[in-house]
Amino acid sequence: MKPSNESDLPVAFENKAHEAIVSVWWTGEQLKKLFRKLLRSYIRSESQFNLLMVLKDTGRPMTQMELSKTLLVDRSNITGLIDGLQKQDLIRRNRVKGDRRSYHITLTAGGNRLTQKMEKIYMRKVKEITAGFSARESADLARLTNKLRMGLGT
Amino acid sequence: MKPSNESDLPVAFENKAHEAIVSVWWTGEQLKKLFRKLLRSYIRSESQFNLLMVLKDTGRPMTQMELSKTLLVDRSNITGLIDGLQKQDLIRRNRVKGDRRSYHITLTAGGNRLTQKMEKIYMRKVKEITAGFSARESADLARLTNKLRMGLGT
DNA sequence: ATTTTATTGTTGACTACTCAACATTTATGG
DNA sequence: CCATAAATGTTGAGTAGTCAACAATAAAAT
Repeated sequence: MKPSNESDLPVAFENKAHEAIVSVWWTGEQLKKLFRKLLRSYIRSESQFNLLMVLKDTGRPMTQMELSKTLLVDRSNITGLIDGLQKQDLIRRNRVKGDRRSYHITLTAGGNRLTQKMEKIYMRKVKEITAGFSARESADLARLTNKLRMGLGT
Repeated sequence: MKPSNESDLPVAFENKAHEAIVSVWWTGEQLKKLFRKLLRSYIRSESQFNLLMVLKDTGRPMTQMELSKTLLVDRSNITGLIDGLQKQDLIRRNRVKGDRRSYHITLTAGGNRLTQKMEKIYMRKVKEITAGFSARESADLARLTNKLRMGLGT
């Protein structure tokens, strides 16, 4: 009855390609957990953090539809995320000139401040967990996961 | 306003290690979506599928605590998952001789049948999406994601 | 043996996410 | 111009997941 370890995969594999798939998925889950915990005292969820980061990196107002397409989540989900962030005064909804269906979402000053603070903490952790990776390994990992993702569309 | 593509990452990167991290996380999300859709007509969620697979691969009754540790989710979550699977008659809860706190969870005959059927469909898809991967690439991807996961515990 | 601590499972309050249905508004085709 | 189609955001029901608090039970400490 060996105790499960966070690093172990939940089952054994006969096939390397299958192991790779499960390992990617599993690692993604672990990353999500790690960053949720890391930022928990600043923000309610990793998803809220992601949305703020996208808004900051994009550097211009985005509609909910754009956020939905960028983050690859259903637009109904964005509604709730935005509602929550608005209640915390981190973003603002502004009507779009010329399209009364849409809103332009922008960071508030406070939202911008918080996002920058969290980004520092986040980047520190990224450096920490990739400290053991050579440039070659990082490039390989990025390349292989990108390739895998490309093949998912079919 | 280029339309987002499922393969694109949501932001640009200055740093390969960072790109690798985001790419792993993002690919995990896409995998989850893909398999949810693939199995949707058979089962309510990828999580229910995972639980059934773990039960099948383990090949003996497991307590909810064991499932929680194997799947790395909170035990409170297992309660709900098991409740749902039980309502569908896919698993059974049996009291454990000698420990009145626990249940032994086992697949029903129907649960076993369904799991095997889903596994076939799942494995076909795994083969399909890794068709473009050489043995070397699969091994590298498995190795690098395993390595990344190892470094997450700190 | 009794007290204290740990384990197991459950519940309730939050959060994310999907999907289908809907209203409003904009774009398109006759 | 008008009728139909598409786009945008919202709502409600269903799913997963976390966390904290709780009850029951088992294990450990004294």
